[in-house]
Amino acid sequence: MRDDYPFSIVEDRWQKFWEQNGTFAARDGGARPPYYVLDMFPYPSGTGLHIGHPEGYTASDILARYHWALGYNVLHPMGWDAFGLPAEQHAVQTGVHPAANTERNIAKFRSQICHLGFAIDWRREINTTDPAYYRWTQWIFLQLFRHGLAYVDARPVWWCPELKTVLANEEVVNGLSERGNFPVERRPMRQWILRITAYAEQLLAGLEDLDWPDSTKRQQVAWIGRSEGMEIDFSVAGSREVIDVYTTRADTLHGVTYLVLSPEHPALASIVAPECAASVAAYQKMAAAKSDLERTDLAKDKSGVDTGALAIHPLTGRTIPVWVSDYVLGSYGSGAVMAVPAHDVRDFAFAKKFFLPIETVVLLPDGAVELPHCGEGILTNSGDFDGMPSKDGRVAIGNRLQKLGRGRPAVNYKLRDWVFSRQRYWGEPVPIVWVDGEDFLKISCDQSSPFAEFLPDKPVSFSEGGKTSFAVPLPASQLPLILPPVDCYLPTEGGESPLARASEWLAVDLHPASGELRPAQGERAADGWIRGRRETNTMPQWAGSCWYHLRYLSPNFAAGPVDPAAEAFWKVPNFYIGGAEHAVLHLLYARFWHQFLHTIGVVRTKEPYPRLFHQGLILGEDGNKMSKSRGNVVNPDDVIASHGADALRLFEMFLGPLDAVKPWDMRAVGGIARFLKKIWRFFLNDDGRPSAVFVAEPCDDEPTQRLLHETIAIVRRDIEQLHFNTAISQLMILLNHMQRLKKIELATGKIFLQLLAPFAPHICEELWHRCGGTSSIAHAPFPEVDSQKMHRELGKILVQVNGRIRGELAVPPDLPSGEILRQARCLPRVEVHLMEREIVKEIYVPGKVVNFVLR
RNA sequence: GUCCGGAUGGCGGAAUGGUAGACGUAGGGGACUUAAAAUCCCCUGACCUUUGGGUCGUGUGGGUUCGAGUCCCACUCCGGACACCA
Repeated sequence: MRDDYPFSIVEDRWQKFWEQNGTFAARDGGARPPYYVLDMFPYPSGTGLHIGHPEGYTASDILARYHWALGYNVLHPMGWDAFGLPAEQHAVQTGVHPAANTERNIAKFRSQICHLGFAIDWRREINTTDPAYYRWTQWIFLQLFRHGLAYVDARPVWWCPELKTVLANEEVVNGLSERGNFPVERRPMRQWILRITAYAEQLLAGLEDLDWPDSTKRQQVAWIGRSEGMEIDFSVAGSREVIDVYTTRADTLHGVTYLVLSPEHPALASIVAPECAASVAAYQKMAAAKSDLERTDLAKDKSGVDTGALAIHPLTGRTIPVWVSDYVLGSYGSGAVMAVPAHDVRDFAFAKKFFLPIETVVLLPDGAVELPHCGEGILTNSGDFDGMPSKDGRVAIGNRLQKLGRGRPAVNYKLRDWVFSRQRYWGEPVPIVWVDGEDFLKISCDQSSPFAEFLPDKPVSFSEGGKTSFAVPLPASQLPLILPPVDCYLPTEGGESPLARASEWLAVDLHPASGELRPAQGERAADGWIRGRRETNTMPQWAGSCWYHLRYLSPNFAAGPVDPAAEAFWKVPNFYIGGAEHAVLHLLYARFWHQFLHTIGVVRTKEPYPRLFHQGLILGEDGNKMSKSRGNVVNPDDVIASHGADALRLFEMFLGPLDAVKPWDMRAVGGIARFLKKIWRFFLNDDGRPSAVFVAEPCDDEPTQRLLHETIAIVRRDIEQLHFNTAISQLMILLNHMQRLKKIELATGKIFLQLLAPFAPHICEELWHRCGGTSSIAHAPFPEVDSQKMHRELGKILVQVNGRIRGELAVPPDLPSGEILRQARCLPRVEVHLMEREIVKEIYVPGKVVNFVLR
């Protein structure tokens, strides 16, 4: 009775070996070319690793190990995106500082990841909640502030009464909070906002050269939402007010039968007719109270009221009514639209409901009328422009408006500025102190004050309750601004973050001349000091992940976010892998920060992630998404315990294409474990020494060598194309072949181990050493293809009659085509057909196929 | 609604326009065994068959081609993203 493969002993041994020997330590320099492979770092949740994590991590690990074997200097790091709501909610419930819980979760994640045997350089581990890390997150924020890209504004933001916090647009899904699905409402609040729209053009342009999934690029293009059109002025009869609308369809201008303003439009109050004032005010109030859900989903039936005002058409001089409706967004364009019901579905629906006139000005290309017709066509009822194709009309009418001074070309984006503050505890504190106007002058007039270090050209101020405060950035020497201890992790009643509870921290005295800060002392600041109140907002979880790819390059660098020398060497990840759920938010924010850091000279690259890949979801065995409530969750720890880490890694890669959504299959895991067991028994005798089938000198027959080199070629190609499932099946084919041999070269067996090692590193390392390997298999040069060995004496030619296979020929590659056709005609199953009917055409594709086309 | 992706045996999936179903699972049969497990070998898309083979077969219907799972057009279903952005 032979022992089965003792995977837990073997895996434990090599995990320790790699760690102790620094096998996968990346070096910041040297002759080997750099290869940087990055995983989206995890949020260390309390529930531990789920089965999806090892999928992406194994893929990146295969690439890391493959490149080590190709002679690269590989950087494959890991870290923790550890700020965030769950740790804070835990703190609210238990009163324990979120750092303690976070640390425990990280320890669990680290241990679980280590048990998968990844070639990670753990000396570079980073943690976004570590003050040594968030010091530089704060520093980058201050740079954004310094360059006018961070500002404050009281604006209606999404307020979630349940979470007691403000949410960003993208955290609100269908009027519910993304986390927890709680209802949200609009509430004006002072917010820090990043001017990402200043980078809209760059963010769009930069996409072009990225090697990213098309769908992800498309999502970003759609999110940025650039459009070109015209701004057109409509004056209001009996008023000096001018309503400026944005349209991409200036060609339909003659079809405008009314204007619509958003309920938030600033001109409303001044233009509304007295008899309509009450109903407009009521409508505005109703719209303000509506949640996003109500304003979008339920608004399929459009609502609105007449303002009683009349606008004047800029070309025809006709007067048209002005309505207000919440189907017009206040935050896009100018918050007002010209309604062309004949050629816009929304305007059409609105006009039908409120019996507003509909005027056709674009005919279908064949002259027919269809309503609403939103595509291109021929202009009609458009005065001088009749008969023009709508595309040309767009330009012509645009030009006419410009000449009249009633319009100008305009570009609009769907992208909004990024609401960057959160009223939470467990995030990076915003390193800002608020002072009053008089005190602010003492700083802004003294360029030598340390507090002037990050002062923008235009001061950032905020007025509330008749009092204006000015934002003073902390000097870099005051970073990190560490989270103060608090007694309670709940936001204040007023919606301020728990930091507002840290009263001793909150009030500070600043010394403009020296740059010193100290807790406020006394009723008023002492001479030479300024009294200030600290900013209580913290940064969103996205902040830390906007630049972590840079921190791995020099995790301990103390003079900046990244050591310029390390940045020059590693640049950016050659390969970045993570879930498609980050297609827009993280990947857009990180590109924004990276582009900004490029602008200010911190990095020399313009884009952070030149090559991106999304691994697919792994579903439960029932084909549904894994969830506790369905009871179909597979725990990676259990799989490692029962089958080993190599089996888990191999299985997740064998399951199907890396980017596909695929269901788990426990029985197939058993199949992979069998594959490993077969390898073990093939390589070793009962005594644990190399099997007797191995011989030192060359002895392989031609088919064996051919299969070996075909396998080398396929595994290399498949790893490069991320087709890991087919690489593994090819290795199974090779093993099945080798098992049938009486004897085999030891070198062949070792090549097999090298080919498999990136996928199943533990067993390969063990067998490699038992077969005489002295240093790690990870650094043994990857096997090369010998194309001579793949050469065949005879080529196979398929023979078809009318496209159906009727036989095959084995011929020397240089045999003339005439001879091949002659032999093909003589094949018995071909001959039968040729006797009955005459040949119309003979096709010979060299080296592949012969086809006789019969009448 | 708009945009994108997909549909191949019982199941996961392979197939540079050239032998569809590699590899793995599951199933059937056999060997070994007192037995079971483990392991090894053979078979396994459907139908017909004189056992040589033949016909059909990659969601549906058309098309291009000597030849289509693969390319084109239309449709059905499934999945994903966006969703009043003027």
